[in-house]
Amino acid sequence: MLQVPYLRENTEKALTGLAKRNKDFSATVQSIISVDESRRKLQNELDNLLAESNKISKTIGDLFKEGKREEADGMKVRTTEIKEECKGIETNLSQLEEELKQLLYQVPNVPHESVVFGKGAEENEVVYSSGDVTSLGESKLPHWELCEKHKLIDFELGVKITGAGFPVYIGKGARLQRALINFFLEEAQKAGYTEHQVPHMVNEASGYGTGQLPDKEGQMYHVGVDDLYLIPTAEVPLTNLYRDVLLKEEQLPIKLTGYTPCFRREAGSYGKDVRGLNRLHQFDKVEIVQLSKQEDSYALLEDMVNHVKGLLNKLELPFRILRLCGGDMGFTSSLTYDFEVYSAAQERWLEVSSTSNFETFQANRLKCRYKGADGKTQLVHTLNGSALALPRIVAALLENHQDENGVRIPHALVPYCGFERI
RNA sequence: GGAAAGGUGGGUGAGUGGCUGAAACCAACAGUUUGCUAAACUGUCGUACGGGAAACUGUACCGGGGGUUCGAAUCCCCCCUUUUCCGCCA
Repeated sequence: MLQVPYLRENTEKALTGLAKRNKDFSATVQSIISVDESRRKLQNELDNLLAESNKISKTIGDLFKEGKREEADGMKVRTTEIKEECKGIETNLSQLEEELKQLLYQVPNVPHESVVFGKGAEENEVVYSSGDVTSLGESKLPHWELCEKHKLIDFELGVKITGAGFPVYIGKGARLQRALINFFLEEAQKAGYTEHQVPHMVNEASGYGTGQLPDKEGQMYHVGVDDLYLIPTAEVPLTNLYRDVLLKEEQLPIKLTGYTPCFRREAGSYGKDVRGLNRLHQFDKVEIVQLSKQEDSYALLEDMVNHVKGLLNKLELPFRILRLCGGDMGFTSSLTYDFEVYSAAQERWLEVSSTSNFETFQANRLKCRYKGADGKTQLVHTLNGSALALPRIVAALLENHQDENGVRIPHALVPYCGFERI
């Protein structure tokens, strides 16, 4: 969430930025500022009362030691009074704090200055594109037909044992998954990211730490008996590794990577968006995460973008990069680049990576800070990106590299697969 | 799942109701001394929120949350967690 002092001191700037999201936040921001002001006033009152009470208590202690019992008892009257007063103030104060928190949860991150105003996905800017998107011949098949033809993925078996959106990968289909995961992890490691194997379930505090809660409550699978959430992305456990941590400047940037399955309820999805591998409840992804000094984060975002570009080039896939407009950006993000690969048989673009800088928005909730050379403590910037999500990569790989004889595996992937063709 | 013992600052660890935001030691940082290194000595050395131009100052925090008390790291209750023992088990 945003920091109140920032909103107080840069109100205009924040509102101008937020307006790019095609929604008016001025009323909420104004409430935040005024609630916070009341909060501070009340806090001050409380502090003064407690200070008085502390002083009296000390005196009472001294009097007891000197044996002046009656005098001490006399002073208890005032502390009792103060206690009553404090109780009232504390109640009001916690109400205000709760109110403030709820208001802050409603305000998304302020978009970066390079982000344009926009109502939705159609206004995203294409900032880069690569590869040949000329369509294939008439015999081209969509990936769900290729999967069936070559017995790579059985969607119906998944329905039987679990439900829609939980495919079963078989034979070369399963090996291709494993190959891609290993390929992505190896590439990440070469780029300086430290591999982590993290839990696939997280507690509530972690959900709040990265902002999935309370914003996307309904999108996560929740295990009621133990009050745990299945992770929707490795971003959650990886970033929360550094919750409540005070770092030294020289530790930054911290570069993490990890493979995990991702679980998403995807409530409200429908139609051709969910066909085949396009949208699943469980899918595999390798994620990259960075924690950085504030002044370095945008350069590091570029590094991450270049890393993902490299992966797609090695997989020989046509792709483009979009800079998301205000209206299409995620709640917690300040700048997001989406990567889309071209699906030759479906003749549409499929999102395979989303790479973002969250600036201090997550770090504020996470309480992840570092001590600079000047001794000042400040929040880190957090960044993350998919590198990469598997299902649509598999879809694009199958569709784009199909020919009369089957499907060709890109050279970079062959050592990981152990086969050249499907 | 049952039982017992723990959880204190970057680390080790003292502290059973007021003199404790917390001893001591280690680490770290700054300085003095010194051919260099080392050693010795001196000083600094938690976080958050608030007030103040600043020096400085108020409050809160000893796993988390409640409670008792004029006053809680210290007493009571609940929860989390660690270790050990038992049970179960890949």
